[in-house]
Amino acid sequence: MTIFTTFADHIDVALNTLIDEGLLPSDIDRSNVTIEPPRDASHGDISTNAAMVLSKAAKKNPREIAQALAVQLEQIASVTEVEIAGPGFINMRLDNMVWRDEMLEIAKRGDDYGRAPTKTGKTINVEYVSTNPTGPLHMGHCRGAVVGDALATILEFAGNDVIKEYYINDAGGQVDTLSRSAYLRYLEALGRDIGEIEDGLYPGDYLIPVGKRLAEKYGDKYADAPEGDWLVLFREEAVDDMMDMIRADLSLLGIKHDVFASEAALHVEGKADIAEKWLRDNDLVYDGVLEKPKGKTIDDWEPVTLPLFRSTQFGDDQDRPIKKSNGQWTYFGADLAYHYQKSESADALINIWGADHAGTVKRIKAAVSAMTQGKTDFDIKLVQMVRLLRGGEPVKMSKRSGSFITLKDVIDEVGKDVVRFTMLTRKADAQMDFDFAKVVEASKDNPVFYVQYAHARICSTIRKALDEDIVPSDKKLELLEDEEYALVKEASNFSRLVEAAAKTREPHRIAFYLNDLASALHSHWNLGNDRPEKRFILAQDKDKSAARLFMAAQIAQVLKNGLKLMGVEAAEAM
RNA sequence: GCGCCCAUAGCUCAGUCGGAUAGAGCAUCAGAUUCCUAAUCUGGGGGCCACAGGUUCGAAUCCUGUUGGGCGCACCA
Repeated sequence: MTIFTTFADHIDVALNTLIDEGLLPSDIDRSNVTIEPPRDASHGDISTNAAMVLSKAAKKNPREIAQALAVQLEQIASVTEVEIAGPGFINMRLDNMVWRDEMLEIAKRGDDYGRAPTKTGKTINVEYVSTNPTGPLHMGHCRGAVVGDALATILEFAGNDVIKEYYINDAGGQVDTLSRSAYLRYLEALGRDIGEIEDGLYPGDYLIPVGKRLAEKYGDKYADAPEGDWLVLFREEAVDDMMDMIRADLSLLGIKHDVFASEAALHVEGKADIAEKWLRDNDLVYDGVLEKPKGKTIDDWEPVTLPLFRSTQFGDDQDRPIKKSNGQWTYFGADLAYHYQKSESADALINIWGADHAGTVKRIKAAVSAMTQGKTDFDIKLVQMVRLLRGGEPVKMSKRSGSFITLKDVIDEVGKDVVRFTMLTRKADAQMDFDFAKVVEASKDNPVFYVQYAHARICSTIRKALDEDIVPSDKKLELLEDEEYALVKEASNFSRLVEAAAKTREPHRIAFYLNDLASALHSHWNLGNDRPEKRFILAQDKDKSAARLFMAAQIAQVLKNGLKLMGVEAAEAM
């Protein structure tokens, strides 16, 4: 129960009274009524637009409704003042008792403060990262990984059961390439001269240990064997090694998936065939000829009959093949089966995709909607590219030489917390720059340190106070003053923010909120420069000091809980 | 040519289900350290919310069109 939900109830009761009195029709739609803190704190503590939203249906002047509502709201014990403003806003000021109770609530619930009080009963599957198992994670994968992970954490905190899933594309042509690349390193480990690595194979050094391991395990058994003897075996071996490497990279970011789903396993289990049959039975797949691609000229293009999904029915610009002419499944075909599988164990699916996959969103949404008869809530969050800079200059990455910037390199250089926080300081669908030079700087340019510093500042103050025999205490909270209540009010917004971030699926909101809360703390702190009586530690008034420190401890708790949602450490000292 | 995303201060970006005088950081200018961590704070200047219509009590926010930018458009993944 947050302050805002409490007041939603109060307003419901007040509206019921107005209906009884005949001032409002009984069937009014309350869905647009909001209860929120006014943007400008001078307007009060809590505000509702009820009168304005309901005026049309009631055929009454909004101020008239506001007047009647105000009379009801004035009777609530915790409300000290009701004011009608502007076109019909109702602003209320609350007794400080409300904020003292909120502090006690924070203290009581601790790490769970802000967590939804009741479960939604929904299971949400968040699929993220899902990079091809052909090499280490590089920076291009990083943002989606962080956004997906933070989103999963937030959704869980907001009362949902969450499955964190990784889809392993271990069935397409790219893993055959991996197998051949690993084979080459295997020959190399056996002492053969492999010369230059040919174009089209993966040249990266990370396959050298894979080759060594294969050489140790199998000796020269496959050294002169035809490809058919080793391709599948080496593919499985190499994919396993790659996934171990990817899991290790992810753990550097603090990311741990619950489920690793294999595309190859889907095919073995015949899931794609089942999906195809279902789609054919429902006339969503038919045998047809692809149109010639537009906007691009392809030399060896020729018409072929393929099983096509009727994605044009759902707004796509052409029907899409689910199988290739060689009989293998296309990525899209397998994806249909995969999403159907996911929908069987979740009420909602969220995919975190790179923006370069934007073109395929429509068709997969259409397909999932058809296959689940619209019962599964399916959302795809597109994450825009990150441009790597160093001192304003783009960092060069060459795929050809295999010398891309790996995630591990970046974390080694700037640390997990900086990477995670920075990736969450922008809406996912906005492009962003990531500048090494700025991001390592422990300063105002960097919101991570700003927020962590606020937390550390409180921790160190409490440590210092304990040295002086002042112990944070809730015994005399009534000694707190306006500036301190203002901080508590800001902290009380945390649950609303969590709700909003979960609902809109926008983790960046937490980052901005924490920045605001940290700013309020720093600002309050500096009051003590000019006005020593505003400091937290007051040797001459231990009761007041104890109350202030208790308040500060609750601010720290909220900062900590917010940082945890982002996967960032709440430092106790800096 | 088509689809998706975006357009807010000099720069990078927030902006709650449509709500009150559109905010923050950087940059810039002027200040604050005998003081619980200055990794901080206070104040000033800086806006046609791309443009034009529409919806309504009210639009940066919703709808339509225009302009500008990014991404994508193979049976690849």
